[in-house]
Amino acid sequence: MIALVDCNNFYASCERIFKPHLDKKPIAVLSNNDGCVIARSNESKSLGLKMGEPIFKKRYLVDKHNIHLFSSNFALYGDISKRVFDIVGNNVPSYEIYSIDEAFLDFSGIKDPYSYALHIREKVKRWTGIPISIGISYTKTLSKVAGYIAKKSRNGISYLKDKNEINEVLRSLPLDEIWGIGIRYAIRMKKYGIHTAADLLECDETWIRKMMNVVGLRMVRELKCIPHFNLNTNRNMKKSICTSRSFAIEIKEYSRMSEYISMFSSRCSEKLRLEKACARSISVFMYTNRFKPKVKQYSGYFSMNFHTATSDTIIITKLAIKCLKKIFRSGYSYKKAGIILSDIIPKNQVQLNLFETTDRNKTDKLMKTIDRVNGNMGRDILKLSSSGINNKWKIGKEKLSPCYTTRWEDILHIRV
DNA sequence: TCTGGGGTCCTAGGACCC
DNA sequence: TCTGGGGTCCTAGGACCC
Repeated sequence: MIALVDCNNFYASCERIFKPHLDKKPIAVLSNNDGCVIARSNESKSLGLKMGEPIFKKRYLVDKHNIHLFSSNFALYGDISKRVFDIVGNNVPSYEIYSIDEAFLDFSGIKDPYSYALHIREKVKRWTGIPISIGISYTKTLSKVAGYIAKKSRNGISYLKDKNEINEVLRSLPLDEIWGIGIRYAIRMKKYGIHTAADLLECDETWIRKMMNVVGLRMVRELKCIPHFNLNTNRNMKKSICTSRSFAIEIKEYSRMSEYISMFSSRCSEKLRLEKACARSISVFMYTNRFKPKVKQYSGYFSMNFHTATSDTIIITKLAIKCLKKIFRSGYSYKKAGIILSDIIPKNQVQLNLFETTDRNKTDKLMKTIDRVNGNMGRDILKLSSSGINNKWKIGKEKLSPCYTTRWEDILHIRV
């Protein structure tokens, strides 16, 4: 048996922990630049606020119902997530953290899965304030189905064990609620008269494979209780690491863009070092605002390889700037840019180059020092001058909540 | 006026090899 | 008049997830 733990309205719930007076009030969390809705409380959902919707289109709704808006505070959400899964993990033999708000638990050998899930749910709520729902069934895909049912249930738990019960659930499960069926597949399938999960199970497997390739086929078989996706309990090394941003104010000049690319490189290299890994290849991309079809559009993308896999900010930044020079065209207004590090390997498996001229031990120490100083004293206390001297990230976060759990100055004060 | 960020996997097709 | 068979590697693009 596999259990799926899913934090309800996660980002919204995180904000609510520290603002209990917003209980039962509609709230929503916005993406960077306070652009799109990326999380909603149940109250906001029932008011018709959609996921991913640009908030400026819904101003009237926000004003009319006094929806409380928050800028995204990932330091807070990341920390709360860790606390939730520490608790959850302590209650099962093994588990896989699937995303910031979801984990699959190994529930094999648990005598009464339903009561046990209830117990975990109450503990998490009491210790962190985060409401979770838990779906339990035979495969990962079915546990996602159970999770969907759990969210609608009274006590947040669903245990799908009986085959007849599963079939009944699948008969009323809309296609696009299935894990692995997105908007494209759903539209394509509906053309063939397939509207529910049960419809899908009646299709010929060769046909399924042709339509949705092998991943889709595995998913369908999982719905038939045949496991194909194992619990992945050891955290794999990332295969690519990306740092990208949309700009609140579009960028025209090369000099500004190169400062941003340099900043992205620093941030991305830090993430890479945190993974204890090195990258062999880097890509830089940038594009104009696709929502303004009347202005000249352009998008550029360019990749290069390092002589030797590296996590050195200086080397990475230099190559990023080289890539940038290949794709930058003046005369355009750029809305978004970013860098991707890929071909990632563990640091201790780097194949050294016979003609290496840099002293890796020395630069290693330098990077460690930079990371330690910035870790203790604040981001970008030490940085490359190529990322600009007076630059603040031009990212709108007007409604940012404090980092209650990760920054000393932001800890709540209580007067007794 | 205003539209996010960060990932994964698979496949077809081109280029190449003998 | 007639033009094989078997393989690898890489990349772009398409799908998905949260």
